[in-house]
Amino acid sequence: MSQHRPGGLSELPEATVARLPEYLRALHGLAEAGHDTVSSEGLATAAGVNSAKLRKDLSHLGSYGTRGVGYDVALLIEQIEYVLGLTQHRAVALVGVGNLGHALAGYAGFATRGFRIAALFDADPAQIGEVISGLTVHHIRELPRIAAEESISIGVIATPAGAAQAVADQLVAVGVTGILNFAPCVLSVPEGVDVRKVDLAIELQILSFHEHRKAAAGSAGPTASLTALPGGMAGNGASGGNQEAVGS
Amino acid sequence: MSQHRPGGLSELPEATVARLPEYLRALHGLAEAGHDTVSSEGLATAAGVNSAKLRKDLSHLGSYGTRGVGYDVALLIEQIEYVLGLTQHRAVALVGVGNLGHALAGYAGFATRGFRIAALFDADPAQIGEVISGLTVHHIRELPRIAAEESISIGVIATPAGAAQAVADQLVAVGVTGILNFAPCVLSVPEGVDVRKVDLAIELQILSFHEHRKAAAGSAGPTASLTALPGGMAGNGASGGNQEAVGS
DNA sequence: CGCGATTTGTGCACATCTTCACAAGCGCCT
DNA sequence: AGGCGCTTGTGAAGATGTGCACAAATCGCG
Repeated sequence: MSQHRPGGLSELPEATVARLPEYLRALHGLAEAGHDTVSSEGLATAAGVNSAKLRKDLSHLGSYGTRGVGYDVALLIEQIEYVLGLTQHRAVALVGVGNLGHALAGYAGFATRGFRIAALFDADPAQIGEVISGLTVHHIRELPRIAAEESISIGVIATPAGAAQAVADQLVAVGVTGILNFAPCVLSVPEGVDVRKVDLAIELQILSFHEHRKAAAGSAGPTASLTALPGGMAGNGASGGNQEAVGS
Repeated sequence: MSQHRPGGLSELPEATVARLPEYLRALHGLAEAGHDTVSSEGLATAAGVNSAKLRKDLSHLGSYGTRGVGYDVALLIEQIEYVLGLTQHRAVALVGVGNLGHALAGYAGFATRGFRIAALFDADPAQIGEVISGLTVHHIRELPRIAAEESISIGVIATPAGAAQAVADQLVAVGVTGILNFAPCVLSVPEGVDVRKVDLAIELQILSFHEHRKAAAGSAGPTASLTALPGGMAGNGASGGNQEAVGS
């Protein structure tokens, strides 16, 4: 009797949205393994989360589980794919075909999840015309024309930091409202445009912090050469990461 | 009078830790631009966050700001680098030199932030011996020997999902306690080992959700072909992303 | 048909994170 | 020296996220 208005996309907690793709991946795995239904416990384990959290997440989308049985795998896949907007396949523009751009262009994981890289762009004349994974690299100048042909809603920026803002501006200008930014810099975009950032070096630095913390907790004498830092630390061995171990 | 025990690495909020690398990048930029000091407002803008949040974050490390003036850029860089454990340069093992592994091996951003890729590994005999960005690809079998020579504390997994768990086990076996996982799967590791996951497809799916949400909020008639979903949506145009526009 | 085993969905308490608003501290100018 | 303007550091309130524990619902079986 809650009448929770499932399908109200605006009221999904951001944290839940961030986990849905993970559930989706786990569900595809279970489907391939021949499971028709799965319990919250089983799916939670496969996705690496707590079962209570999973149930709460699914309940937000007006869930389709059956008490005493579990969730229908195929139905749940449909539901999540609908909510994530994966039922209409999205065209992606990838700008910057350097080291990382090459890898992204060839990354199979995009296609298998409903994303189609519609075009590659770069500003370096030496790269123009090159064919990567079956796609030709166009000059960024051609973005407006190609964006009009294909219906591009998402842009991926894999350029050096110095070029990223200009690229973002051009993407926004042709109507892109979602940007995935691999360049290590802050992008300024108009309201209504979403930017997600992935910085590989940042992830390593976070790991480094935890290494440092663990080392400091273990041996009471910091051998680091830095000066100031008063070294009073609690010998607390908490694990702390953002992802926990999961028993298979 | 708070005697907050700065330097107590264990009591830094995780959310703060995740932002420190971003501050660090912004600070390096400011230092190069010739700034000796910076206000919380200025640094916050450069890092793409709220100034109050930034001040609270910095206060957690027993901050070194001066009221009425701001923060000493060089000192703050030293502080953050110390806390993140970047003062001792860390050796990283990269496993999997496929598409993505190649890109990571050549990514300049690692070296510039104190990380050294100490060795490349793969299981594919065809790849062994290849030289990528000055590093030779070794067979994963040699991991124990090389890990003993270099002092490797962090492992990066860029293999297909099927191989990732086995690689993780081997990394853990040679004493690695921090893992950055690019494979789209959940890793099971013993307590005390930190795993961070980066899944490029997940980021796109989150963007896709926001695209879907924005589209649904705009036009009241969902053209999607999926059946069930009751379509009562609130016409709320909130922006919602995880990163906001920043006026330069 | 009724009962017990099982599993979902959720109210509630707790933890963490964010934001506001302002007192305390600092430097500069007179 | 004293006052003024600026900026930090932080208490408190609000928002968001998490996890427990249990009632409600469903299935299978006797």
